[in-house]
Amino acid sequence: MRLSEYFLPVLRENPQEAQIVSHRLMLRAGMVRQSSAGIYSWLPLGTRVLLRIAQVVREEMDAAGCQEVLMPTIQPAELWRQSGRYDGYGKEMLRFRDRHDREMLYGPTNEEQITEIFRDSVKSYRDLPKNLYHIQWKFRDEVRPRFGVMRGREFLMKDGYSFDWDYVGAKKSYDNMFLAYLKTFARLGLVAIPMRADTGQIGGDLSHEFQILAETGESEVFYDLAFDSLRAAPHPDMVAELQSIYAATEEKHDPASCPVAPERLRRARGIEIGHIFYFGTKYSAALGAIVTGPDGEQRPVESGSYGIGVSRLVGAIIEASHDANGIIWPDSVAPFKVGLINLKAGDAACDRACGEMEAALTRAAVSVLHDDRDERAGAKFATMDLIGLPWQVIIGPKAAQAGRVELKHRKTGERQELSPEAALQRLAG
RNA sequence: CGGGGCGUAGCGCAGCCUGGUAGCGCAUCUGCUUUGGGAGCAGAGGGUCGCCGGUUCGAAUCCGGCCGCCCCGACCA
Repeated sequence: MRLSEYFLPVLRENPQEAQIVSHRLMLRAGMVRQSSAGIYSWLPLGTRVLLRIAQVVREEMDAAGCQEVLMPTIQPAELWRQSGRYDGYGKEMLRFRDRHDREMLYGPTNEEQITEIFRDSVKSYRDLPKNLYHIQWKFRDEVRPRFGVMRGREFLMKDGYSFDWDYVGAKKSYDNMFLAYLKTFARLGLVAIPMRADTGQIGGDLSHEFQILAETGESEVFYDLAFDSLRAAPHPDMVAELQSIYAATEEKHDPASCPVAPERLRRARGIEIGHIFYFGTKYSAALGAIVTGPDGEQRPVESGSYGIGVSRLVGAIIEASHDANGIIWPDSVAPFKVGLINLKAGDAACDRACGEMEAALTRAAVSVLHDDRDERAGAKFATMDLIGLPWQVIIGPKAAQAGRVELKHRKTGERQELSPEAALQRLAG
């Protein structure tokens, strides 16, 4: 992709509406534009990141045995009356009527919807377990949206739902998701701490929030310092171990009964990027999702729900990975892997070397954004650092003449000069 | 929802106190020069001063109402 043709409206200065670093950088890097409070349009660069994050989530869900579906954003109020949540949810739920005067709502979550689908088609324990998820836009009419896409009203969320015959199966599903979440966040380059959490509107009695630590985090969190050395690759054995180490959000943390010695207790701020719940038969009983067991007994299925804030992750990753010059994308979600900088557009040798490099990278299936604009070097460096692509290939007139290119790593700032072939080999790996 | 702040060109801001018909930087367009970390000079275009009403000969400026956005808190995932 050539930057001269790409829609990338970067801002040199911080818009005053944006206060925290991820919000500023997303606006400056031309990733999003605000439509109204807590509602955003995603521009090409932002969309690429959003979709890449969604793809990582999707791959890990599929690997964990879940199946993707796609449920509507708009739901009938009637469904929520059946679960008893229609009145309980309050003003956070966006409600309206269609032309037939039927009460509708823009879904803030989908427990009712998935349970209805499930109950209409599954009648036997033999069809269990099942775990269905979708990645869909949600709307919660927050009193006070803030922090850019991290606390928007409209947001993209992966929400999954498990169905089991009994508690033993449900807990197994829960732990399976627990592990899948550890893997997902690790792939996104994040260290997420699972914490005991409140079950809120969803209800239920077993719940973990996955939090990443950041000064701009919304909630205060407390945890055993054992989590500070948490770096090992996720493994099934870690589930029980991590669930046994103390970590809790402020609602769940009680200094009086906290089992962790004061000198081991860490206190920080966290951004919630995932939340899993076991809630048993809360919705299956209310909505009549009943299956018949091996002994002929009929019981409501045991369920849990599992959310990951996909659009929130875009901001959260930036909070966790940036410097004074801009964003530093982890490879797994970077909108392009390589930023190719032509330092002197119009110079025959430069143009040719850059054209060949772009073509070679594309052939090798390495995504590349080629800055072919007639701009000064400084502006190009600044833009490339701002948008945070992991690698920069820099080609100036002298290097082009000599058949050399410069390779710069955005994260470390390390540069080296090498042949185009050698650079290609490094980037294609 | 309580408290606070802000709305003036695409972005960042000044002007408002003390009314006289709008200005600066960046960005944009043209030309020349420049060319490895957001260039220089010269010129040009671009604004219902958030909206409605009031006061006044005259309102960006004073008064009233409304709307929007941001921050702190409460709330929430």
